[in-house]
Amino acid sequence: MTTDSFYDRVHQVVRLIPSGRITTYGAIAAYLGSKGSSRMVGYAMNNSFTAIPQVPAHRVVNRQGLLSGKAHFGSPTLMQQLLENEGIKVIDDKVVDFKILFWDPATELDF
DNA sequence: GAGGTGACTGCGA
DNA sequence: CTCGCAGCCACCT
Repeated sequence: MTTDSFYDRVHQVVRLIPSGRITTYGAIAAYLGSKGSSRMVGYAMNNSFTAIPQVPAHRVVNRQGLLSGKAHFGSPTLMQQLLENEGIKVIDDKVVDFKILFWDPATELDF
């Protein structure tokens, strides 16, 4: 099953992100219990494309609301396209009203 | 078994 | 204000 991996933990949390919302690596890391392991979240995303079902990684941005992972999509603009498709406005590779669209698993899931 | 990597974050100068 | 450095932890070779 291999679902015991830290990867799948992140994948599942990201999949729980509602459409039109976004979250941060630190929020996911903190939700998993390790706030300092924000890098692990990004590292997990590296497998997100191979994960099934695929993970809406475009809904995950850095602490600044910047599309830090856009470079890992098929195209550097693909991530922005997907976000705009969700109704999220992106300017200069940055999410508008990021703090308003911010979806914190630790708060929304209230765990 | 050990080393290197990484889609981040926070703090210091 | 902008730039740089160190910490963090799991996965991969």
